[in-house]
Amino acid sequence: MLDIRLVRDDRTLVENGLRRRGEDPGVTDRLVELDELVRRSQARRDDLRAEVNDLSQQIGALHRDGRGDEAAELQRRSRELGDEAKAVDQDADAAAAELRELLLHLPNLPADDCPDGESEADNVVLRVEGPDADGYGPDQRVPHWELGPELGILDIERGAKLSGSMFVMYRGLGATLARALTQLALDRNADAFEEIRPPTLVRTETMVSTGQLPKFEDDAYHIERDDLWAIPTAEVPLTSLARDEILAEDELPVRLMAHTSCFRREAGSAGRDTRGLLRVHEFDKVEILAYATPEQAGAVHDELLARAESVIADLGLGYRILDLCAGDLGIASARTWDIEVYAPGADQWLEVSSVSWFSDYQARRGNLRYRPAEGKGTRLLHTLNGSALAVPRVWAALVETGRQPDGSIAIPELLHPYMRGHTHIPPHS
RNA sequence: GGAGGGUUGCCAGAGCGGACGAAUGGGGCGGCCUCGAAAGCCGUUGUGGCCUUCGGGUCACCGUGGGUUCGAAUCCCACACCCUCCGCCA
Repeated sequence: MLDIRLVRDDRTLVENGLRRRGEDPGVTDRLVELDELVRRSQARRDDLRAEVNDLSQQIGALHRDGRGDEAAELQRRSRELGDEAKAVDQDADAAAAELRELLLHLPNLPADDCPDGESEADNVVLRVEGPDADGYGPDQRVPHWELGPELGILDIERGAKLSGSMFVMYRGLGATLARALTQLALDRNADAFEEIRPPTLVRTETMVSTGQLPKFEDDAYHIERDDLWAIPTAEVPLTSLARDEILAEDELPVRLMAHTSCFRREAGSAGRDTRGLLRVHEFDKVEILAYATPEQAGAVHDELLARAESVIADLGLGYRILDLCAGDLGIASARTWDIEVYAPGADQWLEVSSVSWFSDYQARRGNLRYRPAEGKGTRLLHTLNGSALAVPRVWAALVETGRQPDGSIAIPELLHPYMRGHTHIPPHS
């Protein structure tokens, strides 16, 4: 959420930011108007309440002096003022609610160094690592949705039978590989990140803090009977850990990681790049996340990217790093770097990690603060996060990339300890 | 799912209609004392909004949301969460 005071004090800055994102900067008119209305009504209400408080104290004093019968006139005036205050308060509440609703739908402002651009096509490729798209042999050109079922490691049909399309089932060494990937990601970040195993079903407020609600309600699974939401990413519970809390500066940055299932309805995306594991409703992911001071945020952002990137590199996959343009940023993000792996069989670049800096946008929504070591008061935290490893797409790229001339799949060495000694997935017999 | 008890400041805990933003104790911070420390003594110690001539003023917050009242931490209603017991259960 943007700071309404920023809109008030530096409207041009806000409008320029919104324009860069392709949002209508015209909303600031209404924001400023509502802000003034809210403050005017609240000031009036507070004045009235001050008078009521004063009169009530006078009445109290009269009662103590045993002159309670002289209080009638004061009570009448106080009641009048109280009624008026109540009416004014309703106006203030209505305006404040509308203001908040508008602010909740408004995205974060892009960072100054976030590249300009309108859409995905304008994202900047920072670098490409490993073989490029032409550097793969014919054995590696079989898409995972073909070789997975063939090798008995991916059961798309059974997944659909159980839960519908875009739900998949891994089996045998395919399931082991999925588990190995999450273990690997957790273990290699355990040097600095506290491992969390959070709930995957959360309250509405929890989804609001990170930005999934209210704007993207259709993208999430909602359990109506209990009014709980299935998390689309561990970012949701991990960010909300510190909701309404005040951390000490000397404990920052706080680094957390979690392996969870992630649930996404993917409304509207049916039929489009949804084959196999390209896009699924439920998947496993290890998320790394940090709370930082504004001063620390830049270095932490670099660190998260380095960590997310190094797993992919060490797995021997070809990948590239994108700097998302302002128009392609997620609602809460000020700057995002994407890691995309190349899947030679599917012949596609697949987004496997989005490493984002949210400035104080999420912190303001969820009231995440810290107490500076120097000076007084509190400041909003900065939040950052990225996928350390998202299973399905990495799994797909690995299987396609690792395919050998005999049809077996070579498992990268660093996964061997997690694969009960298997170095290959045997070929179809 | 059923019955009962609870939720107050950093912590413990009092307050149950008016002088309560909140006793008291502990903790923290500053000071006195000391070579230094302990003990003791003194002072101080929440968050947020709005206004400000930057001195301050004012409002709100005692789980959350409503209500009663001139006035609510205190009374009423609903909900959430926690604890205990019963039931059920990995």
